[in-house]
Amino acid sequence: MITLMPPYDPSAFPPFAVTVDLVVLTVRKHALCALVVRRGEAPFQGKWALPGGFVRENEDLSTAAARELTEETGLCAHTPEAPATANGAHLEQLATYGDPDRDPRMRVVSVAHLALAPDLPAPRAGGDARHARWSPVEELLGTTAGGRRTELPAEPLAFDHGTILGDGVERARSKIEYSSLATAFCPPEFTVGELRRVYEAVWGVVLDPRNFHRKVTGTPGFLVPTGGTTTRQGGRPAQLFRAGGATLLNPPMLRPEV
Amino acid sequence: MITLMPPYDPSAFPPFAVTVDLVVLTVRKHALCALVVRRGEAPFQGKWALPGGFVRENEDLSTAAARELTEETGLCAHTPEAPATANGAHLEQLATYGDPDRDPRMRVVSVAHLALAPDLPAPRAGGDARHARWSPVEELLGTTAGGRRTELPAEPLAFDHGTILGDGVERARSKIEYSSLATAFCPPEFTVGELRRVYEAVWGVVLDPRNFHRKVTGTPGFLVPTGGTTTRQGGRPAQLFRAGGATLLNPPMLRPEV
DNA sequence: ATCATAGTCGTCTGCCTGACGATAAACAGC
DNA sequence: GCTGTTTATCGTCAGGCAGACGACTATGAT
Repeated sequence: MITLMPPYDPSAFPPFAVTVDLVVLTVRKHALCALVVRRGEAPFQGKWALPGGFVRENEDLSTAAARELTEETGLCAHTPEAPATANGAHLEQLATYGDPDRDPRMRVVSVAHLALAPDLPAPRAGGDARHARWSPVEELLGTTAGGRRTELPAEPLAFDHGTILGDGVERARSKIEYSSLATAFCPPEFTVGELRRVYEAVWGVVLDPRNFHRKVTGTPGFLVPTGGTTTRQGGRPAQLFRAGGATLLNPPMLRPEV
Repeated sequence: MITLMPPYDPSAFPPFAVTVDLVVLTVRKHALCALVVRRGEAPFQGKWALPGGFVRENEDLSTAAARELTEETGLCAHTPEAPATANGAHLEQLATYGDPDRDPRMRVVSVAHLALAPDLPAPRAGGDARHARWSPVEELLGTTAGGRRTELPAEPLAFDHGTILGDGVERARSKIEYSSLATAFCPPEFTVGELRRVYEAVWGVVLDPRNFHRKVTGTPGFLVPTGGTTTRQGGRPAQLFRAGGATLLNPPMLRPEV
């Protein structure tokens, strides 16, 4: 049976613009960094902001986020549906921000997404390095590496993007505890030491290499050895691993207190 | 300095309707139940759906969710900002669903919220019990109590609300592991046994009363004794507790395997 | 050759958990 | 009043895991 179905009365609800904003995180030089772009127009002209853009007609939210990610970084998104590709990043929905006053121009609801990527050569936003860069999240948020607030950030992000970035960083910090997501910050093949440095950078702590090694190699499905070794970190050659199939770590990695 | 700021060009982006949908969960008769309402109009006329509605002009997303919650249940929302009130429920944002085809009438983006409430007298949606009711989530989702899929649900929910409900239930199941959120299912004063039955209902498992008692009373800040006792469950009188200030449980409650 | 750097394997101790025995305090029925 | 049933609460014990840390290995730099 086909039911006659009138479209919504446009006067029955206020119109919204819907955007996706991206919190793209990576680990560079032992620090957790986020991708920010320089705004070219008002409001907040000249300020740094999170990359993002409008959701298109006939485009899903995750599709829009993946498109923006590719446009800004050249990365392909790893979604739970799509298998891992070469130059890929983890992408998941973070939260939605819809304060009526968050954009002074009109009512904009932004569906923020979180992307975790391995260290990349250099950001490209139209190829202009002045318009996009990786910044340590401590600088952007005005926090210590552990996440505790110190002072206000020197250069606050545009709009409510500081809040969004903070939520994304907090999600990443907690999620690597109980999932294998930290491998998303690593290249396809990596060593236990490189993975440990990811945890140390994201959490802002120092971990015992011996206990860490025991933990990650002893968790079934977390890491699979590739057979190769590398000395790119100096010192004794280390075994190379790939991320195993396991996504949930049970029992979880424990973040040291204080 | 005041910068001239043109409004967005309305032709630059497609118009969206933004709604909030609610996954309201409670524990009744040893089963995890969700609030569903009967749809009065096409599409999906006569089907059960999650409560929800349009976000109003000048209304924040969390405000809209709290308003819908009060309209449907009479509950007040406990947000991290607002302190606990008498007839309150926990409310948090769940996720946002924006598939272009999720509503056949037009492009609708729905910001789903999750509410956890103690057992209530009876739902009221305009006072008509035929239009709102509590249904066990196993029936709505076609799963066993543990969460494993069995068969398709007898009466699938409208739109993508089955997906949203499943995500909300999964969020609740995992969140009571590492937070004190299970107390949101309990009245202001409750016993250890009542709290244990919440965990058993949400997880669909049977827990050892002695180990559970040791765990929850031994976690600092989880429970504070009120001094009173009750025998409303029968048997030996049990101590009454209130939820303590702690929100994160460290170490977490462990959900039994299999 | 020596040192510095990183990786890997073991040991020990303390804490937490799961399994489960035992006791306590109410109520129902005889 | 006595007995059985129900629920709450306290204890005990063994196994597993994490933190602290010693010891050894394999590379490159000086």
